[in-house]
This record gives sequence, structure tokens and C-alpha cells, in this order.
Amino acid sequence: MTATEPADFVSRVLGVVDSIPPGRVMTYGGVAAQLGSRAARAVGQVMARYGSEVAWWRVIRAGGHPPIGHEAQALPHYEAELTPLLRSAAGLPTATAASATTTTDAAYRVDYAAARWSPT
DNA sequence: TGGGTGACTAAGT
DNA sequence: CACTTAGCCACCC
Repeated sequence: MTATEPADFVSRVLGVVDSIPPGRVMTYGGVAAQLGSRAARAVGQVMARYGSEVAWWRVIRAGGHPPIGHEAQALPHYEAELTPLLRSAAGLPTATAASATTTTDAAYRVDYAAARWSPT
């Protein structure tokens, strides 16, 4: 009921994410692009609310960094799916203290160049 | 109905 | 490559 149908964006985003095969990753912007929108942030919001039911770890940011606040949670998932990963600084974390401000601080990164997947 | 937030992106330094 | 600033879109209260 109501005018807004929950199957507008949420179901569509979840559908695309669920459509991503194991060992592959897609950026928020890529998922949003499949929906015909550029609301990469909205996709992240949907994931935060309903992502619990989908492979959110298969969805990463443009730079190849995993979702903020969930890097440690996604890491074991990537290893389980054999997703191509890259160690920060070629294996040795710079350990240059914490960035503090926004952005990530993950000690690893996803090889989006090799794991990026595009829908047929 | 309106305002604020955010699992983002791109460009510049 | 990493950090900073500005822009955009959809969802939540």
C-alpha cells in the first residue's frame, strides 16, 4: 500500500548484488548505473539497511576499498570466495598512524582491475 | 513536507 | 597512491 513501493530501488539493488558471482566485485556506482541512476550513496544506504541479506562484501568502492567499518568483516569473505586481493603498500602497512578523518583505513585492498564484474 | 544523513564518486593537491 | 573538497541521489525521521 502507500504510494512508494519498496521494490523500487532496494529490491533492484539487492537483485543486482545477488546477481554478482563469487570471486567478483562491483562498485556502488556500477550497481547504481545498472539501475539507471548514479545514486551510489543510496546504494550504500540500502546495503546498510537490507544488505544483511545479500553479499554486500561483493560490492566495493571505486578505489577498490571495501565498505567502511566492515573491512574486517569482508576480508574473510573475500578469502572464502578467492577474490583477488592486494596488500596495502605491497605487503607492508605503512603504519603511518590513523587517518582519523573519513575514508578508509583498511590494511588491504581489492584488485578491482581483475575482479570487476559487469552484468551481461 | 522538509531537513539531514550517508556501506559514494570524481577531480585536485 | 593517499588525502581533501565539492557534488549528487535516495532513504530515514
